[in-house]
Amino acid sequence: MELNTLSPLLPPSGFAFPDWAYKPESSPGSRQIQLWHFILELLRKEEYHDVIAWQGDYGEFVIKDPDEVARLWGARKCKPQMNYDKLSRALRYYYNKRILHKTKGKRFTYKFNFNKLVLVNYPFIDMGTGTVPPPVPTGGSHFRFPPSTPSDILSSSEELRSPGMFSSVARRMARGSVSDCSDGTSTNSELEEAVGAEERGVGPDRGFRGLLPPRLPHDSLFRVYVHQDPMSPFPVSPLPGPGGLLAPTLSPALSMTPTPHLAYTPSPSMSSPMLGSHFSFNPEDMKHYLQAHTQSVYNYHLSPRAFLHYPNIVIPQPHRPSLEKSAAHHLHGPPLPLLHPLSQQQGGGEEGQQQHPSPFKFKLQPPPLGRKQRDSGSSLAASSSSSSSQSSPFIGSAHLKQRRVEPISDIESEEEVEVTDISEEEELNHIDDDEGDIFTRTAPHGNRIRLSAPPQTSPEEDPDDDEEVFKTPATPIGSSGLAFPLLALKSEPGQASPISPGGTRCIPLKLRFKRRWSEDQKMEADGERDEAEDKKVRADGEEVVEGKREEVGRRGGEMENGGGRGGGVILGLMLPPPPTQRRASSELQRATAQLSLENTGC
DNA sequence: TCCGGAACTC
DNA sequence: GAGTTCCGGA
Repeated sequence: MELNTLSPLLPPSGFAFPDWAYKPESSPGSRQIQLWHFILELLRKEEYHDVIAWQGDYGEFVIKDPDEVARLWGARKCKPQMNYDKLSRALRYYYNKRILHKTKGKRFTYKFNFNKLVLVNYPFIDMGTGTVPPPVPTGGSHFRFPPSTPSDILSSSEELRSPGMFSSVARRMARGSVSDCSDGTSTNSELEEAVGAEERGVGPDRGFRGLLPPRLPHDSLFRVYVHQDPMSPFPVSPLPGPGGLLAPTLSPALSMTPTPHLAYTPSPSMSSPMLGSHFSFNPEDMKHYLQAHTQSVYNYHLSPRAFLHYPNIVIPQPHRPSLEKSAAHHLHGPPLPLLHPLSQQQGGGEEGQQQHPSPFKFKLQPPPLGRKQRDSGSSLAASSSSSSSQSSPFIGSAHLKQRRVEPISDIESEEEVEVTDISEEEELNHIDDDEGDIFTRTAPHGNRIRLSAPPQTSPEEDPDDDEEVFKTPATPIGSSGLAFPLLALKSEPGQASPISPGGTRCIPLKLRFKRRWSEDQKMEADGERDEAEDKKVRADGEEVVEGKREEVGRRGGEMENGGGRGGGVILGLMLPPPPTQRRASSELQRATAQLSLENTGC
């Protein structure tokens, strides 16, 4: 993996893209080159720099000769009637996908949103992870922060050359067929030839162009490499970080969490604090930066995998006593690897044994290490491994019933391990819990019902994104009319095999409840706010946020008063609320379930 | 110049 | 699904 090799073909203001970004055939889901691929192709070719070129901000490019670009595009697609009007329509089509957006006030100037661009085309990188969808409008809802491994924190050029820049899986998935439209005038062959030549010449290890965004020095002393998830096809984030430098946009939290240290906008664009005028690469700034990021990780429930590793810099931890231990563990140098949950599971929960890399190419992640595991071992491993192996979409078992294991984060994992099982007939013989968040009960029909709390989804998450992530049981549980596990739990606590009490540390219920609510509300509010920004109706958005807050607060109040809106009927028994309401209700239910469990456990 | 809806093709 | 084509509107 060579992350910072500069290519002569790259624009001075170059950007780091993985190979696939330039490869016209690497557009899964499409048999033809996609426009954004083509744009990138043009952008990386010097001969087209008078036609289209990078400009200004990170990811921003200007079409200097719209007609020529349109002509090239038309030639590429065998559409001689192509013109800029049509081309721009296609570009506008990317707005909705958030692959691209217009730079306002600048003619023919657009800006890539690589974050979404990656995710749109590689949604599989999110599969099986279910990491808390970051409340970011730029596709962060898909992308997750890969955990680091020792080799992921790279600080030397040697280390940058670890093999497998893009796994064969990724490549296979990334490649489609190339449209054959060569009429001799097409730019197709030319561009692809160049691409192919580079591909052949450098090999699979070179996934990123060693490009640096504007205002980033090539020889930056400090490189913060994105943690790699062994599950991810990307050894490093495919996001166009500067030659593997951490692309701050990768952190949705960061991009949304203003800090006094960093000047950046919460825009869904590629706006980057790294590129901000206030940022430099001196250790002090990096410390601030990372601290801000760390805070953001906390603020947004992001996995500690999102923590940035920065050698030899100790990040002051946000004051959050319950997390300090693990945070320090992750952040203090020399950076200790954050381990993949799989490894954690296989290691039996012993941190000292977590170095084993996962042998699996694709496998749903079992829940991250929870307190219980840390304390008492690997009981969860058995259940999670069995469930995850069965539920892996890549395994394709007939057993698979839309169940996804959703490790949220280590923060969340202390309280939540998301396992949603909507299978009625599936037997779950061994389901242990992590602080009672996964538990089973025996329903009246004898099936074992796995109960779980819904994931923390962000309102910002694309509706189609979370659609499949969490589903309540398809049918009511048993004859008691229990429409929601919580009710079953509440009404039949004796039948449940709820919490394995051993090792469960009790946090004051009220405290947990409060904390959960405040965090949830913050997430929701932030998500709404960004959505509002995205829609460019800031003012209205704020109103919505406020409205939401009020609503949530109101519901929270009702909850705390021990009832729902159904005249004291426990939530879930009532008619299904509208989607947004349902989500909030789910939160309430989860919280309530948790409280119940904790009451039982404590 | 830009936007986005709608119908349409591949 | 990913544009393409057309078009009315800002």
